[in-house]
Amino acid sequence: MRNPKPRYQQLKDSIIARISSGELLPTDRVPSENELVEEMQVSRMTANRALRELNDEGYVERVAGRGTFVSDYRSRSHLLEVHNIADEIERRGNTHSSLVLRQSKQKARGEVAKALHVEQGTAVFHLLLVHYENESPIQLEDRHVVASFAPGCIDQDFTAVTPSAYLTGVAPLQEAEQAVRASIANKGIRARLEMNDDEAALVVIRRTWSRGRPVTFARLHHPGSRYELTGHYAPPGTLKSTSADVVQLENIGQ
Amino acid sequence: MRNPKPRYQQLKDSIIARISSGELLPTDRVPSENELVEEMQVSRMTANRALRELNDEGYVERVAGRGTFVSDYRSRSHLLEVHNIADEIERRGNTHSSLVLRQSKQKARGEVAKALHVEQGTAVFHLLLVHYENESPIQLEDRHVVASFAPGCIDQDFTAVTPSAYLTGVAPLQEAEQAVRASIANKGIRARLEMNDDEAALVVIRRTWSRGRPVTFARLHHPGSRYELTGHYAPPGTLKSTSADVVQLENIGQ
DNA sequence: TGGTCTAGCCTGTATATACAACTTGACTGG
DNA sequence: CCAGTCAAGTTGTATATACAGGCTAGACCA
Repeated sequence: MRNPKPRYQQLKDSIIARISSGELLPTDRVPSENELVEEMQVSRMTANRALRELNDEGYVERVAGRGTFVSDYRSRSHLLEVHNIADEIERRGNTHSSLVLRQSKQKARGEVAKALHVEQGTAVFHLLLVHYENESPIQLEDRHVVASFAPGCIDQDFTAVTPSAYLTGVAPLQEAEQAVRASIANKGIRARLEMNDDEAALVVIRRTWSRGRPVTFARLHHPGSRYELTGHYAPPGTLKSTSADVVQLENIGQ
Repeated sequence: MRNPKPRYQQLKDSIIARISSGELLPTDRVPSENELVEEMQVSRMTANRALRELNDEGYVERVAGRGTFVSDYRSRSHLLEVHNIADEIERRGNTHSSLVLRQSKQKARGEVAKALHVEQGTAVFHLLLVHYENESPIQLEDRHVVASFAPGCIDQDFTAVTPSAYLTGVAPLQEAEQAVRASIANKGIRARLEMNDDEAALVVIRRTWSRGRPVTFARLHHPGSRYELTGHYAPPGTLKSTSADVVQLENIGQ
């Protein structure tokens, strides 16, 4: 990094910084190419390249004739494929419902505090709910949320809006980390998911960040006989024949 | 598609076509910007945009002063994160070894023929091997390969080069599809993987394409207590603090 | 009031030009 | 023969300019 970064990259960085800091919020208007030309003393082609690449990378969305706008993270398909169990179920043409088992405020302890990078005793919300696909339990969601990110979490009706969708609204998703495991779930979980004793569980453990800090930590149990994660990976530009035997689904989200 | 595609996109398409058809092979030189200017009657900036985007998308690699070259798929990190159990194990600092249980030529039947989109009776290779991480079995690989894609498959020493790595060499990976499931493996698989009777298996079922046709179909069983899939998703440009509790691994490959 | 039209802004693309930095191979002088 | 130099080709960036096409608010007219 001895040489200074190219001009267009500096432009991109400065706009990304404004978005990350919260100065520019989703759906906010980003300075137009001509405004950047004046403000930043660059040619329009340079401003165009910066904004075009930010568009390609999913940070902003551009509309000819209207302008450039900070992406609403709900639809940032390039950056992070947003995943929501309710959307996924509806995409399959089935109906989603959920049952809230717990929705409480707690102090972070042990594993949870460590995962969320907060001090022991910090306020977190604990959510426990079962998601159903056509009356059949498909996911047990055990989630902790840093309270300061989602003050209204305790009053939210999570049968109407899933925690994932709610969180996406209050805390722009920037980064996600997940692990997928197979295990034998304990008796309580098996009962909630109506699993046989000899049925394995597919467990997704997911942590997401917003503004550089962990926001939520979730353990998602699924019945192994009724749930699978599927992904389809194709080079950009390759238009897929949407064949019936391909389910496109990126299991990423909060 | 009423309006003609923009010129730079036509350029990209024509180069992608040359790559997909095999006219241009990995490491081959792609016409330089100035050559494209003459051949295609465009300005250099247009040729530059086409090649630059192909570079961003992972189709080609550009080296200032040397030229533009078709990507070696082994390192196409943008397009498809190439995954190889041996590399993964070595990245963890452990040693990989494998045991070949079967390496035979067969006629495709039933599920296999269907998955590989070939007629019943078409020649396929069947591979069955166990991968070890430090003497501990970590993956049972049960794979079928369309014979016409990999004629030398039967003579290959798969303890030296994993099937995944070998296939990546002979059939440029273009597209991948995978499903992840949790299940209780049968007794034979449990024995090979030294799993307890009450241990779940993480099963990855993967199909990959080259030149528009399915090449290989694999079922990969892993012991649930010793293996997990982990992924980390961050917006491009966000430089990660490589913290110890984050394992970066995209489980994609052939 | 209500519909239409247009001016002005925006993005999208294309071109010509310029200079910098890197790589390679050939040439040249010792 | 070797080492240094240089020229040619390549990518990378930056600018000025031009035109096409989408969108919108406000002017204008019926």
